[in-house]
Amino acid sequence: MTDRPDTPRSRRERPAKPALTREGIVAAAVAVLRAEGLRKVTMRRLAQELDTGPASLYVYVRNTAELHAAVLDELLGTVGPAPAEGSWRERLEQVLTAYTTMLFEHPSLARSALTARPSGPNYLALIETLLGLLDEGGVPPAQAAWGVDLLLQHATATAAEHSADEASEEDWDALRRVVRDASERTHPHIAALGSALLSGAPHERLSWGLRTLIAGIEHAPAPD
Amino acid sequence: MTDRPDTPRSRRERPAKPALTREGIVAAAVAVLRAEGLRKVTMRRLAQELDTGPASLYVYVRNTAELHAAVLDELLGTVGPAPAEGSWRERLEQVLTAYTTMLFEHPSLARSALTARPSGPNYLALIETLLGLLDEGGVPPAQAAWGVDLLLQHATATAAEHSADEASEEDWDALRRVVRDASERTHPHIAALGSALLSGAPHERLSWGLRTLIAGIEHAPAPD
DNA sequence: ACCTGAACACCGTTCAAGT
DNA sequence: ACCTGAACACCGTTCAAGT
Repeated sequence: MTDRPDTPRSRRERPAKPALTREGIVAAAVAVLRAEGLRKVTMRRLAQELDTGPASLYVYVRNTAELHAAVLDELLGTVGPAPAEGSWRERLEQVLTAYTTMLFEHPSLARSALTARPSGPNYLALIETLLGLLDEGGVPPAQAAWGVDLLLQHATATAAEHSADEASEEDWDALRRVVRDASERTHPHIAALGSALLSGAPHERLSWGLRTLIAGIEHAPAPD
Repeated sequence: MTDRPDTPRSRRERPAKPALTREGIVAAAVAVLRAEGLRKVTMRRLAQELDTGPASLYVYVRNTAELHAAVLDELLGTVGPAPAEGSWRERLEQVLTAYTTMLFEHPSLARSALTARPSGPNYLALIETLLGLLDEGGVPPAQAAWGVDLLLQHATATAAEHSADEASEEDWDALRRVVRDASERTHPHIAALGSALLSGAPHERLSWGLRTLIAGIEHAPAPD
């Protein structure tokens, strides 16, 4: 019998090829997201990262969309709970701002969040927090239920819009040009507003949008 | 010298290969969208449709995103102007509902509209209409300018969410399950609301959302 | 049961070369 | 100038076959 010297060569080549698990896959996905963006979070790339073939991942993940949803829930864990200080309105705005700030760093993830409804534990915790704050503000349950969706939709869509795919900067330029050149005769309101239409930094827009939404929810008609 | 008999065979095989123009490309794109959805509106597929190679399209269209934006503006032409009857609020809701209804038929287009700011003539006309209605309702210009974006964002995001990629139906099921099973202890507000959280047909949600947004814009703080 | 090599059916975009 | 063949560098997903 030999003593146990080094582990065999093949097991040392890479830093301990981890067993394939759902958690391992999601962790690798988060790492790739942080390093290179969601565009690179592909089945093939992850397989490469985990030293296997793409087919193997399908044992743990139904498809790419589900993978992206899992990544989102993971990052949702970093958003944290509501702050202790301030009015319910302020705290509501702060939680949603924290959520959006996280998504601003990964706008492509926001885009996928708009379509792939997450259902992970962190998402659930976020909804619970938001409902609690609306309840504290005396918003009737029916309005609160739909209001939460409206608030999250705005936050998510705002982050998604800032998906700075180089190209989209040109879209903005084009829109600015076209607004600037709008004829007073055919587009009087646009001409009158001019650059006010496109003014405001993203976080100002977000903040205004959230406050406007909250005001709306307070004054909202009850759902039919 | 020969007389000119039939056009040569190669020019009759297909029904008059149209000259390559931007309009022709966009028209083909709309046709493919209608027949098979945005997923098939690819450079390669369009090239095939137009009897050329994909590289040729890049003379007229910068990239796939720009192509999709052009398709959107094209479809925006079918939305039509504001109705003549009703209060400004009702007409505003009707215009936005017509916009959303169009996008509901092409949810993937809605998704792309969220990121690729359109700047075509039909989009501009829509903004002008919306600004006109808000002005009619006495909404101050600064609120109206940002409000229009909020309204369009909600309409667009609502359509995008219903991107019924088969898979996303499973997402909804998962979310419903998780909400139903939410513990009263850890998630009291979710447990209390239960299925109310996910109730409502899409058009009810849209309508409530729009009315809530309009109410919010009327009560909104002025932008900072 | 879990895993995978190989294949199928695609993509966007660029570029050198042609007309 | 306009157009394009061919290539580069990728994708997601399935399935038969292996352990």
